[in-house]
Amino acid sequence: MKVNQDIKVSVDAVVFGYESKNNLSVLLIKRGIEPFKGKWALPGGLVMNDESLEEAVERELSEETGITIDYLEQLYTFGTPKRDPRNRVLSVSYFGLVKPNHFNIKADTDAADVQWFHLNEIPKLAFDHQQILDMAHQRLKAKLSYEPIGFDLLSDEFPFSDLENLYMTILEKEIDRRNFRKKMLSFGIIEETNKIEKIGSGRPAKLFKFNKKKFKQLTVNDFHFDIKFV
Amino acid sequence: MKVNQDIKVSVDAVVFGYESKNNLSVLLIKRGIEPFKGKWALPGGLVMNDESLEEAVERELSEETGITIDYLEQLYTFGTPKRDPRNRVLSVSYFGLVKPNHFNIKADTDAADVQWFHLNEIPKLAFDHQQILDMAHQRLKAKLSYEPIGFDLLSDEFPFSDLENLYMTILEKEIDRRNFRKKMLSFGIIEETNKIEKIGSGRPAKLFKFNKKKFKQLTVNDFHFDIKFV
DNA sequence: GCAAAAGTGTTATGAGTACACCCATGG
DNA sequence: CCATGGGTGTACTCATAACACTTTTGC
Repeated sequence: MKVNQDIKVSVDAVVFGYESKNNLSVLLIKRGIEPFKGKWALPGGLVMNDESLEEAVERELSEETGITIDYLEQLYTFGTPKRDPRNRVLSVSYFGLVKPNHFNIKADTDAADVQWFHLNEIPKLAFDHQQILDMAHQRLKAKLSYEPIGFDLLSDEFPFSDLENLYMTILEKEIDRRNFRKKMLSFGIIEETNKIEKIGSGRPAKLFKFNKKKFKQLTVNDFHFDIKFV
Repeated sequence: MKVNQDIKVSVDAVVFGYESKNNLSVLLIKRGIEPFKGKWALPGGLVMNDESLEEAVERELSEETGITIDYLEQLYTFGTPKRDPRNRVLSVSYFGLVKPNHFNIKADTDAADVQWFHLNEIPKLAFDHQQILDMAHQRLKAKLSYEPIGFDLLSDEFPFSDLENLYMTILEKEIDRRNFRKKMLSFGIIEETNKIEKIGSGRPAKLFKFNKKKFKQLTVNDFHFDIKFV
């Protein structure tokens, strides 16, 4: 067995945030060193010897952006020999979501170096990061329909219209409000709070809450979250 | 940036084969070296400097087992610092399927060192390989319902009953033959050949063929393979 | 003619879909 | 009283689910 292997291991994160209708964004950093110095890239970096991959992602996110992540899962591992022009670096990529209240980039960061980019205004990215981003975007679209991850892009309490708009934005489809609400509520994993939000014009909206505990219970008895639309 | 990173990169493959009803098996090798010498493990090994991850998997499978793989996709990357008791070794795991006609282990392999194991007779495995296997098994179950991967576990031409039994075996469920056949045929991705198989007792069966080309065409026009049962 | 597996059609039920009007608030 | 967004019910359509008898072959 050969042991003269020379491959470094890094982690990269595609972190999505949702601000409002048609406003889905991704967190990017501007690279301060070569290669691709000055180019935008996904937050990430080399894994340290004694930390797990998840710890590495969280550390890098915290160091580079100060963001607190609400949902994190492994996405894919990119390992083509030439993906880094200098040394061989393997990237274990992660897929993350943040709620609006965790949207803020840490204060001591140079604002010019960390930014949220609207998903259809992504600059040319370093390495194969565009490919990673594309895969994450696909995953987000696919997963929204069969796992309740949308709630990790909304505040803990939200009006139903936010949820509708989130689905329409990510799936890039019009969805019938009445059917959406009926089906979503039929799962029994969303609770009505007794709060009411009155912002802007129009009738104030009741606030709802995702009941994660209830969802986990149901999952045990082979319940499957599944919300698809034509 | 730290560059004194000391992590090796390996690939491991969970390869499934289907022989007959209730007979789903996994390919394992007996380790010839420490750690875990003499224990059964997933085929795999260190990635070489100039090969891609997929190339590494195929090379290892070919070297260790001589098997030709019919379907291969990345599964998950396991990177806990202590998963290898000696050095830190990251494992990019793959999920593979082989058709019955590619089932044979190569001749010059010591038969005692490479074996197909029935899925519920798996011995205690080296490293965290049981965990990897469990994840692959889950993936197989899940994917069978929304992608036509079952065909990569059957011969190119097969009687419909084989397909039914494959689904029942993997999903561990009884399925109504009439409804299954109706739905499966309704996709229009399975062709009738004019061959007939007459083995064993009972009425001989028509042989069918998966039309991959047709499937790929349909996929473009947002067709989704989806076959679920209660 | 009997055993074994293949082949096939109909009905009932429930989920998905399409669709439009009233309500509460602020200005 | 008007503009704005929130909240709600019904009827139709189509896919799924349940269900049993006939056909072909070997022995």
